[in-house]
Amino acid sequence: MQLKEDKGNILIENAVHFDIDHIFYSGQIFRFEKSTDNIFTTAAYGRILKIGQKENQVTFYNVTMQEFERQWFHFFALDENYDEIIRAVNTDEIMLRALEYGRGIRILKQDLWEMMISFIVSQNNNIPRIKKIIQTLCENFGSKIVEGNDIQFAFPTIAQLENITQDEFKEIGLGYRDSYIADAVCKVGWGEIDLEMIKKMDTMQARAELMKIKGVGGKVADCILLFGLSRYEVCPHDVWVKRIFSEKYGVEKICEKTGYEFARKKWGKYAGIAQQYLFYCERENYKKQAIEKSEPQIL
DNA sequence: CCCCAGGTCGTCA
DNA sequence: TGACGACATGGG
Repeated sequence: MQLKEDKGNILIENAVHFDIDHIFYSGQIFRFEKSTDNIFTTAAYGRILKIGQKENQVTFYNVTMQEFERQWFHFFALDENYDEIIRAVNTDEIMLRALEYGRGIRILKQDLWEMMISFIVSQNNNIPRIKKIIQTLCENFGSKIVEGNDIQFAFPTIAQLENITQDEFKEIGLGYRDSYIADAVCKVGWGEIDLEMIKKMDTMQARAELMKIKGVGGKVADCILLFGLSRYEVCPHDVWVKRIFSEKYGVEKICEKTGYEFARKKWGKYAGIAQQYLFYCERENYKKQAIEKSEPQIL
């Protein structure tokens, strides 16, 4: 990978396995905007990131090499070998199609606390509304970040959320999930659940620990493990993945147990990454079909 | 009015 | 254990 410093920006000249549209729209990150000039803006590490891509050239705007190497290199999982990963999960025709369709998806390495709250919000909810709720959560309770003409809000820290009452949570549109968020804040804030410990635990132990939080079941825990702890072997089975497994792969009696076994057998330590490509492909194509149905061709 | 959304909880057999 | 309805809210 060739990195270049240019007018205060960092360029990757020959990016492979890297597509910012597919990365951002694959349902793993809820906090970002895309401008009309195709530049994505998000905030992490207390900083605002603006990133753009033209073919194989990726630009990280207004970043020094030092910051890039310390933060964004890690955030975009550039320390992972996607050559090997993609080769390993390319097991069959269905998967091949998903890999081609979602070419360049990478699993971001996002903040554990943010993933916990975000995926509690995600349950029985749709992605546009999840994004909206999390945006409001940041604007109301997070720290303001100002860089030049850009304003963003950081995801609220544990300490910032400890001051918020359950009623205040409800007001931002969380629905019945307000008590779940309150429980997470309480357990993590009081040290009943220790995030630094969880980071060191093996995956099943960490999963059990996460599930002590009210509102965190198997699926939400799996998303936290995959997106917040880079446990690539974990394959969250939501409604879409269940559908793919049962309808396309013919897994019988699909449930948490059968889905897990199938994914582990088929993709092993990269089951979570395989899942992300399948999820994206399935959901995008479903959306397209829905549009075709609702807008019949004008003859 | 219906159904659904990156599900989980409590309850009842 | 396993099935099943309830749960807030907003979009289609």
